[in-house]
Amino acid sequence: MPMPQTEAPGRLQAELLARGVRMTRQRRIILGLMETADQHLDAGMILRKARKLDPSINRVTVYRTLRLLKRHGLVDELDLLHLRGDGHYYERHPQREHLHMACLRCGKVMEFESSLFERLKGQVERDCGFHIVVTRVEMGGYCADCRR
Amino acid sequence: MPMPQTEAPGRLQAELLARGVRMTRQRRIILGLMETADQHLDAGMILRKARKLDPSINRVTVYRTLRLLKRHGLVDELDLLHLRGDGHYYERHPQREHLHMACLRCGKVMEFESSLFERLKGQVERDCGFHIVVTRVEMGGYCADCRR
DNA sequence: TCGCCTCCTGAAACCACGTTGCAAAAAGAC
DNA sequence: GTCTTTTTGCAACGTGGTTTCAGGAGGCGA
Repeated sequence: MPMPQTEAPGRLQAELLARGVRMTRQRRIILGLMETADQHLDAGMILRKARKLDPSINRVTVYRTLRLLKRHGLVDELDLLHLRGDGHYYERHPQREHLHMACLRCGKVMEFESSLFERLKGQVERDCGFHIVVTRVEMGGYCADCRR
Repeated sequence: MPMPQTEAPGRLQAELLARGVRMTRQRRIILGLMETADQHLDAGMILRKARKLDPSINRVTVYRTLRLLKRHGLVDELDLLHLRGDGHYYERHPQREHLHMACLRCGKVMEFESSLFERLKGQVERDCGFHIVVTRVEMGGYCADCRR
């Protein structure tokens, strides 16, 4: 499940520093691996990867860092329809929002950008007087490969 | 957070019977209150309501019934962006899918149907060769009332 | 109507994910 | 380097959901 690498590395760290957040060794590691990830990561995966770089990192720190990033709107939280379990998956907040397609058979997660979705958001804002801050679109189904 | 009452009461029960599922007193109660609910319910709310009708109902039975309904595609699962906690909310699977708008300030959940969303699904099916089975659209933001 | 097989239920224990409280450690401003 | 403030690791806790298993009920066929 490849994830487009659209942002400059180090951006998460730069954003936090610009907001006056203290930069620790642990945070640098976690931010770094989220920036170079080629798939959506959950807290457990992040912890395992982080421990390879620094075995003393605690899972609490991972959760706290994820919460920090979420609060600052720097990552989006997904659950990918619980196909792979109960937890949450994280991705850097993209400049252009996309929707997620998760294959019910092979588990692959694909992303898709569409101007129709931008129009849909515009319609919601106009027709409902609702000011959208975050969106989350997840579709479950069968990918081209699994349909044979 | 009103929920449009678009389906005939008893439909969930009829669907399960048609599929050869055994109908118990407990299931009748749970299905009945999901059909007449005027808002999205989570497992705890369903348990509390069910116990008013039959105090011996166990939470395990609620979870098992929800899983049964989910497996049969009769209810959709939402988490409404965790605005109200970690759990999941359930609604009867509607014939016309809609998106959910959750207000970050007052917690109100609104629903919205749009032909643009139908077109978006068509685009995904065509352009990605992805056969959509379930969708889930959640938007967080500020409702007309809370924007003053 | 009864009997029987099967499926379902309640109870308790369990599990996964995430959070909290607190003392020790580290950032970073001076 | 010193001092203040924030962050960390650890252990204990909370919540939402699942498993195991013995007993109980559904509903079919006679």
